Amino acid sequence: MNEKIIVVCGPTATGKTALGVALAQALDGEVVGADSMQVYRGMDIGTAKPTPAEMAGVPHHMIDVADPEEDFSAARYVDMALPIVEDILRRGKRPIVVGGTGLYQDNLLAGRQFAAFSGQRRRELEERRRTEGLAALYAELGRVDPQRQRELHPNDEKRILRALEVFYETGRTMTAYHAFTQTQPPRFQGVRIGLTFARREDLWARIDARVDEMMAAGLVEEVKALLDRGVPPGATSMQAIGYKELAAAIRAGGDVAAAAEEVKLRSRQYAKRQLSWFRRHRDTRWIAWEDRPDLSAALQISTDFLSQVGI
RNA sequence: GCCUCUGUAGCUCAGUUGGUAGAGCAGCGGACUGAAAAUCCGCGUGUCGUUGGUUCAAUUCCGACCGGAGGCA
Repeated sequence: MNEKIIVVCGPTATGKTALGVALAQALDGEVVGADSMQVYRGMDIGTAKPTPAEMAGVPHHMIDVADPEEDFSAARYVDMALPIVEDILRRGKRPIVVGGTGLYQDNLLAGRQFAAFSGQRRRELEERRRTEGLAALYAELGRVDPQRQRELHPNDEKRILRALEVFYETGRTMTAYHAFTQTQPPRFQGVRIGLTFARREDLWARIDARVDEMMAAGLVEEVKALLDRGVPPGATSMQAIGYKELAAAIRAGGDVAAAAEEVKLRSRQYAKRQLSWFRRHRDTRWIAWEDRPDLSAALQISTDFLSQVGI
């Protein structure tokens, strides 16, 4: 066990999709998406979801597996994707994990499930956060799980609530849960190939150009279609960059072109966060574009690297 | 041409009764164990338009010049 799994990672708009397909073709593989927004049906243009032509006959998994009204999550991702990866291996094919969502990738490779609860407790905690304030909940966490409290900043609302939720649902602390998962050996060994640009301004230019392309391809119509079918503003899918900004502009009857500029800004900031995440894996084989992505060069570098590590 | 206002961080601006300056946004870095395209944290990056003068000391006061805005002609 503990097979090596190829992962193509990197910030947005660096060519992950194309390299994933090329590797799958070269290695008799199938692509397993690791993207928190490409899972939603009907969100194609703004998530840069691979088109049938771009897939080029290579099977793709974990794309279009949820409706935009549903709340997808890292937990559901691992639950669905882990059996898919194991099935691909069983069939003698090579799974290639491709995407920009580091949390999904890492937990898939670890084979780590998340504790899943009803949501009732979460709603109670959110209500208490409104009435009692976050500081009170932070203090409460200090009594229940002091280790976890020390790890979290007093403003880190999501994680404070989550830590309390885990404790009240299970009677065990998040600290204990972490300690347990760390004793579990990783399910797979990740072999990571990272795509990026050598210069930050080139990455920005690529992002800007792609947002322009999305607008030209009809992103506004795609967002309108989601609004028309009643996807609520609070849905997880509507947190997606490109969708939340345009939806707000459309609802306000406002300036869609200005919203597109906002999308470019948020995408650049997102790319920086992705880099911050992916840089944690020090054994990643990075390919840094000097100017524009070069697929054939990337494929050559990747296959050389993979043969070095025994793939 | 004259008059008034104005020039401080990448942008929008505050400020120093003379002791070389700080906010927001942008940017950079980091974190991340059911929302992760989410969320959270840290960091000021500067010929204070230029050039003379006054002064122990000028971004600050005075002059000239350059740029911008407005007004009168």
